[in-house]
Amino acid sequence: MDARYNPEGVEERWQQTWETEGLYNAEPDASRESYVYAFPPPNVTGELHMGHALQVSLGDLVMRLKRMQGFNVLFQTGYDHAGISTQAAVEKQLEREGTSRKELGREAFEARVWDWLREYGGKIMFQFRRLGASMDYRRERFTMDAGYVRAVMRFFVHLYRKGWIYRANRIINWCPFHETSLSDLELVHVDVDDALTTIRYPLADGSGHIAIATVRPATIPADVAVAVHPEDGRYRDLVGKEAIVPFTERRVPIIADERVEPEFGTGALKITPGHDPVDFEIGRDHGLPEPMVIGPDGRMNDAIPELAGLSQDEASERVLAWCRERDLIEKRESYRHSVALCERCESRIEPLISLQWWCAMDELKRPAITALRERRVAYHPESQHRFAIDSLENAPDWCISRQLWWGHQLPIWTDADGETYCAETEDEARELAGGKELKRDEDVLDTWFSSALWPFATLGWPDETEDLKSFYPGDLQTTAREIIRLWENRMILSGLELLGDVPFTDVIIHSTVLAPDGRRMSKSLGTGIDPLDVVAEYGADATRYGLLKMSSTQDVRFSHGFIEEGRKLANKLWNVARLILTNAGDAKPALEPRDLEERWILARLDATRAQLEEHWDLFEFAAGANALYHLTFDDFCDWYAEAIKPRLQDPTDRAVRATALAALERLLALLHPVMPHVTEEIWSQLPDRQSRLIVAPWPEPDERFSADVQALDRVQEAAALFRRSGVTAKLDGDERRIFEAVVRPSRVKADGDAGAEIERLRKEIARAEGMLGNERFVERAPADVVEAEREKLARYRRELEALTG
RNA sequence: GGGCGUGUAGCUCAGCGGGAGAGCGCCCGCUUCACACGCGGGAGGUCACUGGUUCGAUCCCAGUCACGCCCACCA
Repeated sequence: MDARYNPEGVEERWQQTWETEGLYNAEPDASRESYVYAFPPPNVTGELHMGHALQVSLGDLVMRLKRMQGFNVLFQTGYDHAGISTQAAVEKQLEREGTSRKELGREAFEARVWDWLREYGGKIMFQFRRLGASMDYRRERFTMDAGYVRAVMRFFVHLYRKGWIYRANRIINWCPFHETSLSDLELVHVDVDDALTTIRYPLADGSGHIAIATVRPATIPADVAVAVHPEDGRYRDLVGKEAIVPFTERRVPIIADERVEPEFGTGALKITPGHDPVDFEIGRDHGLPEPMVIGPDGRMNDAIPELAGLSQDEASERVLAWCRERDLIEKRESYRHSVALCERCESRIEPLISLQWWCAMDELKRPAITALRERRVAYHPESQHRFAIDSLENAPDWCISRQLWWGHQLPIWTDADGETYCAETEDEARELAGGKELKRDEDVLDTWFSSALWPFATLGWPDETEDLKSFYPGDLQTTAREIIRLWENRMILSGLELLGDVPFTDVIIHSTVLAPDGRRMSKSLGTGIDPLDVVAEYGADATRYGLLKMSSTQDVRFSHGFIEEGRKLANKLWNVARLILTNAGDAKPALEPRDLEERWILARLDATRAQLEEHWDLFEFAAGANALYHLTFDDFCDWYAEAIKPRLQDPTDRAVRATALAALERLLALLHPVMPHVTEEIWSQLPDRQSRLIVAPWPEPDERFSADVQALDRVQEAAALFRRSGVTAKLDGDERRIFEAVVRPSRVKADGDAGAEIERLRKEIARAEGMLGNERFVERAPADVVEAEREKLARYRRELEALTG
């Protein structure tokens, strides 16, 4: 028999078995408490990355634990239509085919996206299964399936009727490539080197000029004012006068506004409400006009005939040339600043004024803030909880319309007179309109608008389904830090608004897995590592274990070392199980502990169970994985299995074999949430199986053995002493027998150095005596600390005596 | 500019008020009948720096230096 555990085939077999036997299935059940986790639906365009695999590892751990603990578990799965990302991916494909979405037209384009989804949609579910995610795959949902669309429409109409949805002409982030608006949260910022040009604007009364600095001379023709800080002594006399904008030679007012930073540039700011967010605000407050010179394609529009159709760079050159001829350029210097890019295509964002739909947040977010303050939802760790509250408190109104073709089209219709109607369906809208001919708004909703409904739209809302009654509110959510504002907070507020309760009670913010070199894992940088490659090499169990060990700090570099550790653990477990099973003979698992090492391992198993519950209740996954590693290697294999081995091979000693089987059962149960496949595989070979391990009960606390946790301390001390010094301590009975079985002098070359050990002990004794001789330590340190120090001193003295005879 | 976080063994990371830890790597000894993906032993750390609190600080507090992430309207 191969001495190595090979997860290949074993894992896939169990994944299939669990699913076909319906063990992942969740059904409403009033008699049991439910535990619900709606896994964040990945973008349908993508494949799972390491972050998803980490999320599956810790989420599935919790689900398997809760399932064993008797909860009615629902692990919801599905994927997201991911508006802009999907549209971008399909557009790229069209580009390769030499066509474009505009050439195809909207209907044909949407059909292409659906084709695309059919081709790639199953991949994500395959990856979930391969990681061992115990999701109810029958319940797979898509954020644009028919039922989901109804939920999204209902939510929109609900908000509309509350008066929280409105249309406004405001400055927004515009992606000139996708030709759509974007929320602030869909941008990335990068530092770029630009030229900062200082240009003199002549004063209208001929008394001089005022200099302003700009990185975008192309926007000068859209200037409507020059602003200075009200306290700025240099310009106080100019406020109220007029300046002449270069190139267009229009007269504009010089105004005072506190938002101008006197320290920057010349302290004077040109106001371009059409193309800058700050200027827009200032312009609105001062009642200024809002001309625009840049169009939706990012090129100059025809507002200024001489510049029409030019790129911004070309337009800048024209404007600068005009200024140069008139000696209006004071200086030009290089300047590094941060600019906003579209996170999908990295085009430079154009701030433009545009008519968009907005969702007012003030009323909507209030109950969510209260729920977070009252900890009806808790983010872990605590620092992220505070961040979540801050983010909600500062959440501005939400621009929810996008000028895309892929997504949930807004349920807004307009009649010939421009009157708008909001209803869930076109029929209802027509009824509202008294049968008039209607045209539907072409915009679609921000993809996060539908994501916000995930915890209950997946349960059948807006219908009052049995699922909803049984499984709402849910329990768990997990996410990366940057998603808190986009998604978790919005799920909380939508749940409170529509169902009157929070959708979950705990949100785990997990670490980001970085590439081994510390950079972000990214396909374009070539630093990505595909979780399925890791699974293929090490197995899903080892991968899950390794990722759990990487889940505990903010950012972790991906390290194969942790996965290796997982593979070693699976292998060790497999082999010790082989030892017990091949010697089991006719024994059946039964708790019949007689001897020291048997009571001891049962106590250790129970102590570890308690430790695991403690760690996992606090979502400390790495610590739990660590405890399992040492339980298996140190306690179970190195001590317990070695101690019973001589008797295990004795066919007449049925009790020791029965207890070994029972101890192995418990070990498997504790390991199952982390390593489901190898544990189920071994479990299936135990005699007298009643059920699958996945639905076996989690071990109950067992008082009988708790006193025996330290039972082997003396033997372990004796072993350490022997290995270091070659001296055998005096032991009797069970202790002597275990010592000989485990330490087996024949296996250990007793080349220890008694002299070095004596020296070490003398040093320790001197240290302990020093501490206990310090009156202030004895008086002020906690009693148990002092007592522990006394015990140590006594032990060192005993050991020294044993060595020196 | 604001917020969060990190600096511990060659590497990746635990620990976080009372004797410096794990895995990998390295050195030495073992084919031993569950496992060489193993067993036993070992080398290797002024726990970033400076102050403070404490009987006692890697751990708590303040500051410094480095690094990372998120957010932000200095044109």
